[in-house]
Amino acid sequence: MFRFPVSLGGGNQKHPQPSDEQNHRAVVDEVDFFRSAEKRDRVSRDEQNTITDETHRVHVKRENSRVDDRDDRSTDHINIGLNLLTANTGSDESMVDDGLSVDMEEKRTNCENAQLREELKKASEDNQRLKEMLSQTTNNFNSLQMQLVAVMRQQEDHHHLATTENKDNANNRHEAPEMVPRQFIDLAPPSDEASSEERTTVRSGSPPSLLEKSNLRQNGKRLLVREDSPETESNGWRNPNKVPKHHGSSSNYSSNGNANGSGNGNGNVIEQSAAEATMRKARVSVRARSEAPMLSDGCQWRKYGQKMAKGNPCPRAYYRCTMAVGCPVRKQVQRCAEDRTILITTYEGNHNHPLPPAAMSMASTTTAAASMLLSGSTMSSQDGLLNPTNLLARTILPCSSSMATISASAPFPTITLDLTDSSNGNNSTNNPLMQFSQRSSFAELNQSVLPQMMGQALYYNQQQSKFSGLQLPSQPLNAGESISAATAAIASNPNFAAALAAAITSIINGSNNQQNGNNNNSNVTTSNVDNRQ
DNA sequence: CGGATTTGACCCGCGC
DNA sequence: GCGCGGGTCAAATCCG
Repeated sequence: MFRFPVSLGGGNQKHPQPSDEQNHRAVVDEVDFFRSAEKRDRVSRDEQNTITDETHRVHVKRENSRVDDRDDRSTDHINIGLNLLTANTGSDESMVDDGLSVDMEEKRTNCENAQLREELKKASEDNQRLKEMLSQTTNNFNSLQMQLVAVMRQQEDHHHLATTENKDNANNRHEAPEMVPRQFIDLAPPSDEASSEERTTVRSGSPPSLLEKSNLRQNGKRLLVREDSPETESNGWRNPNKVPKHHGSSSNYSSNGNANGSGNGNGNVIEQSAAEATMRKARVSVRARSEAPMLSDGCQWRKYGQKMAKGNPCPRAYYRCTMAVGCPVRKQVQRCAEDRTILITTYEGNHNHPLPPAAMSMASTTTAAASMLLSGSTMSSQDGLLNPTNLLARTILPCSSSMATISASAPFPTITLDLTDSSNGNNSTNNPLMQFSQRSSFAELNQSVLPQMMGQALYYNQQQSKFSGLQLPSQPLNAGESISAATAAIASNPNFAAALAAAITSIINGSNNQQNGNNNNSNVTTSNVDNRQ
């Protein structure tokens, strides 16, 4: 089904598939073929050894005669023929031959060829299977990683909540505003229902998408509606059909709960809305300066709509991931109303298929960010408040105040990565990002690597926020954790974060014909406010 | 000719 | 209930 070249190697992401894939395949085939050919030769030789000299004679004769009279099959037998000839060069008895022998030989050869083809075919299939397994495994690993973090965070939150409540027991903390944010975050908390997509993903080893689906169903309608359509279908692997998303899903779920506004009991209106908000799909928005119409993130996108958004003269374009048939990932691209050089790309959903290296970055980034967002890293933030406690933000933007804005009214929880040079500065020397990139040539890192790093950075920020105070490097960790710890340590380094942001920006600029690549400040803003401009 | 894009219509949620 | 806005669909169109 899904075929990704093993190595897209950083090639330009634009349209990696076709050519790369073909190339890749071609290579594989060739390799296999020759191996098979060798093998075939060996087999032939072995067989020949076990065969009587007569047979050899026949072979020789056959080849000779073929050389003289026939050439139509020569290509098929060229290797074998050579070997045989070589083997039989010493023989001078081949002169005697009859048509019968020739026929037999021909049959035998055909038989061999058939067998070899069979083997080749099998080998190819095995290769393909292994490749798929590998990609699948990698994918699962990544998603599981995310899930683990989400779950741990969730547990942590619960624990923290419990302790907090104990402390504040006397206090009527229930009314505290914090509750809203927390609810918003944990929301689905009834932990079992994994409010966030990520959690869903965790549940089953199955691909994220599938997981998400289940999630969606359990969750509220709206998610259901949007997510559902894609994912549910995908589950069945969505026939490209257009299952009337709105209709179908809405009908299915609307009944359940019409949730939103209308119906839920009065008492829990706030909780309900918070839950719903959480349930809605998290979005990751990336703001970057780019003249290009779209950031090249390594994925293949198909535009399925365009709309004029209110308050913004620039149209908003809607894209859908086309790397796999049922991939639920979508993105919106729009230019900032205030500054049209800023391109705002909003990602939604998780890929349900293997990704080429170039695409892994953004995918992991968005996944991690979304995970963080949904799992509550933003919990401390309150509506409309700036939240410097957001580790992600701090990591990405060590030198500037990070802003975390949450609005319960927003339809989707959104985390925004601001890679624009919003503030001070053309003075690159004063800009840590530039300093670092200049010193370490970090910006030269492969484009496919940067995104991954970014994803890692986000991921570990998440982890750190979860385990604040944890001295990762010193903790006894298992192999996987060690890596994580190391990564976390790196990610927590301001220079790393700066370099990361610079690298990302450089990528963006790269796709943008290297437009102004100067000073860039990255901001991370979390909000559930749709980034409508 | 097939795939991608465009674009008007439609659906849905939400606020009034 | 109505209108608005966001998001998606799908026929028409474009493009390689």
